[in-house]
Amino acid sequence: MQSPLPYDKGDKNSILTYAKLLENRSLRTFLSCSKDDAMVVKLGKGSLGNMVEEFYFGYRPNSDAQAVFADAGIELKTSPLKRVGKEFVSKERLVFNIINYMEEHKTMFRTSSFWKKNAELLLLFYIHDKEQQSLDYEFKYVSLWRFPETDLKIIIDDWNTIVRKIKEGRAHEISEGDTLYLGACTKGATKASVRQQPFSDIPAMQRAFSLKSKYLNYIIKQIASGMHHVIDEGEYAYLLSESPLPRDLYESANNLELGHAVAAVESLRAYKNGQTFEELVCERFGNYIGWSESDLMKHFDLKVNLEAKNRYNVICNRIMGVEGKYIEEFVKGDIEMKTIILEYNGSLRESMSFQQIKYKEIIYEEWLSSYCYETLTKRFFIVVFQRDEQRVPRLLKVLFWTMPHEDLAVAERFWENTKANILNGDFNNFVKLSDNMICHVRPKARNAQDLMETASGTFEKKKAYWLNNAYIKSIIS
DNA sequence: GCATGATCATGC
DNA sequence: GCATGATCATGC
Repeated sequence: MQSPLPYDKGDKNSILTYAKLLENRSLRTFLSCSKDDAMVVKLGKGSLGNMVEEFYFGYRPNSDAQAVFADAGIELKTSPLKRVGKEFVSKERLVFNIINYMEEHKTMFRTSSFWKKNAELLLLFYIHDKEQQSLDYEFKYVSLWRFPETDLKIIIDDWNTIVRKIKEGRAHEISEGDTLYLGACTKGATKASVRQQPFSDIPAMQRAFSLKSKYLNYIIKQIASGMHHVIDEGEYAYLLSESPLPRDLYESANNLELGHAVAAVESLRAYKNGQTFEELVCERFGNYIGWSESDLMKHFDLKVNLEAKNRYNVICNRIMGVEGKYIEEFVKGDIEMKTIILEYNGSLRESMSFQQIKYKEIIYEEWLSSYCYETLTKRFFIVVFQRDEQRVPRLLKVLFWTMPHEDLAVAERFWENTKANILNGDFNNFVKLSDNMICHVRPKARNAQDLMETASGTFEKKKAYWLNNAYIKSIIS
């Protein structure tokens, strides 16, 4: 015999009102048990999401294809925050349902497993603290969330990108870097978690739909500011319907209300029918092929020090029509923008550097959650300049790029080797450029006296991951 | 103060 | 000429 729920599970407002009571509290506040209760101690180690469903909302956690509050069309999601300075940012990506490669390709976006379940979310952001049991985590933000139309446009493109790979029999080659906001993240304890795919015999790594951490930061900011745009119920309804779109998404930008970045609205207005965000970006840059840095600066009336290392970022932002510091979609999609300069003869002098290797951290990392993997599986936006006869760099081309599956396997071997060396205390025999392993390890510091502590307490020169110039050359040609 | 994106310098 | 080591300007 179940006691009646303290809310109406078919009524969105009732659910939200009840959920809001969690704000600034922990789940334990609502449980009548002591901290040392054996059962609670055990539970405290479990998934907070499951406990919220079971103990707070009175649901048995399940793995149905339906949303948690199916009658109200709301999916419940809990997600951790971490403190960075004064503000809170997302600790990790938000993971949705596992992608059933055998089924997902049979539908269109609006009837997909992802959209049916996750069109409207009830988000519970809590403050993660590894010192505490999860029952004691404080909920910081509780809010309903619908995707703004500008973002939805990109999410639909993302979903199509993922499904296209399934249809091409390349589910095993899917990478988080393929997409901007909606990712297909690995799901499973190890690389051995694989599934069948419909158009190839190659087992594909199990993956789930997910929102990238950087996109969550945007959601968090919107919610925290109290400004977040909730799309009108009627507007959203057509997206939920199973019939074909009654009107073109791309024309709806004029209906947007406050709470949206102006830049995003402007970009959406600029979409031509059927164009993806990336095609739009490439088209915008296409207008400036052959221009030199100074041409571009003059044209946009930019006063940037030619020595400034961020000058390319400033220029690229202006080409995208963004006055501010960043391109919103690049931030939300966690796109890694890199500039390279080819010599007059087309050769590429420099390799591309990444973060310094954190000697104390890498030894505890696993490949799939390592910095190296996270970075190399990003979507890259590469801006290519080439020097002319006078050695003046001129914009040659731009491209979006994701590291191919087979190259990622090489990078993994490189990383394992690097990790093993550091574990062994050997800091002098890393993979070199001449080893031709796509990546190499090389110094990156203020000077040779700039050292970093290792796990064993010694100090070593700071070194970083680098992508080989020859490899980059092959990417862009 | 220091990581980052990027480029310079040297020695084989 | 290229691989490797070293370092710079900037922003957070």
